[in-house]
Amino acid sequence: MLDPRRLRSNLDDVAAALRRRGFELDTARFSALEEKRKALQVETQELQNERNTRSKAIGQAKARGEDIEPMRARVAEIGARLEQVAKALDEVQAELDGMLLEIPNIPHASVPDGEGEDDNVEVRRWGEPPAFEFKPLDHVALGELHGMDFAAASKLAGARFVVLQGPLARLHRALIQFMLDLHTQEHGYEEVYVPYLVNADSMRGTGQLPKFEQDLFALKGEQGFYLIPTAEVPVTNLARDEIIEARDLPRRLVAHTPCFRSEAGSYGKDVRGMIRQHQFEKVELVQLVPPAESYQALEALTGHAEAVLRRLELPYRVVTLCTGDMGFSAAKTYDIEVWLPGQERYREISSCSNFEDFQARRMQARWRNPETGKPELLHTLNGSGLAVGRCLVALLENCQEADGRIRLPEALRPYMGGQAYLEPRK
RNA sequence: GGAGGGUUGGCCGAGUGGUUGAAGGCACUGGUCUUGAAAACCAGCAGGGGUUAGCGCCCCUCCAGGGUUCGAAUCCCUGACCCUCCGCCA
Repeated sequence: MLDPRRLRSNLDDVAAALRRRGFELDTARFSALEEKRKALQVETQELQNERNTRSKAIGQAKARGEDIEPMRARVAEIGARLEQVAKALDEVQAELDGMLLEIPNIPHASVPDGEGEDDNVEVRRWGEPPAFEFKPLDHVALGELHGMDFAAASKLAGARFVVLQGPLARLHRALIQFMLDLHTQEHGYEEVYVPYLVNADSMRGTGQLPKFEQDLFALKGEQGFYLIPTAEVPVTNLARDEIIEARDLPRRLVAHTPCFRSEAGSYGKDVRGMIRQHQFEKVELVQLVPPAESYQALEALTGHAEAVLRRLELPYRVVTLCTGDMGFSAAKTYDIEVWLPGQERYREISSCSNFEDFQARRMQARWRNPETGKPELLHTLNGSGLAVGRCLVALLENCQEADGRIRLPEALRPYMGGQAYLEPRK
């Protein structure tokens, strides 16, 4: 959520900034609502003031043993009027809040203008796409050799699921352990275990609700649970309604969770293989930092995600998302894209974003600024470190040998019982 | 699933209808004292919002939402969450 005060005082500037990312702010509607709100709020507060003052006087009169009946009648009148005005104010405020919740974040000045994926700007590359002396297979064909079973998954659940068998399932698990160990032991993150079902408040806090409900899986029943689409939701919401002391910052948290996404609106995209699933595993990095440090933290966090690919010896590039391709809540995002020989292109494997105070304002996540002594909004960041399924895909495709074996990078071998290769099952 | 207890400021904790936005303690900040630190003492210290050039003034908030009342942290109803005991259970 953007700062309502900023909207009030700089409406045109905000509208111009939002236009960069293709969002047209209805300034006329906002101004009209805001004007109504102001008038109603002032009137409400004046009436409340009068009621309070007179009620106090009644208390004092009563203590002196005076007759209070006439005074009571006057205050009752005020109360009746107050009720009407307050109701009108509530309605306007609700409409205004609804509008604010659907306005996306303002892109940082360093974010390039653009309309979509094609306008993203490459920042750097690492590693060389492997040169094969044979025709490399894609992960679906390789998966067939190693125990990746889409038919079984479709029987159990449907499309966009996978079953992994034997050593491949172990490799999948090994990747998770490796990533968690790297981030906790070398990058200073604290590992957390969190619920995979969350309430609507949490979804609102990070920005999935109210606008993107169709992307989520919601559970039947009265509890109002949603399946998390990413660990970002439970982990970032740890800070919701909290005031964190400056000495406890920055907070660096890492969690491994399954992620559940309905993928509504992506019909026909990536239907083959395990690139786009309803259920996948992810290791997520989250940082809570003082505002002055957030862009520095974004660079560091992106580096932590990159480190995973370097250790796994997988070639990748980093791109800055353009204004038109960024997510709703982000002020700036780097995508890390890994090379996939099966597709002969780089594909997203991590998305690292600084949300500035956009999420923090929604969830009232604050810190105590020692310079002012006051609670102020934090900046929140997160990034995949990494998406496990896609990492498995990249590993299969990049590390394949002519005979269908998969050469395991050194970093993973301790997690695979010392094996250097994954042998085909058939 | 059954029965009971609870939810107050950053934390702990008093407070059952009227200057209580809330005693006291801890933590924190500033000061006195000290070579320095600690201790002791003094002072300050909730959050959100409106309005104002500013000083300030005002409003809201004691889990949430309703209700009673001139007036609610305090009374009533509903809900959420936490705790204890019983049952069940990985």
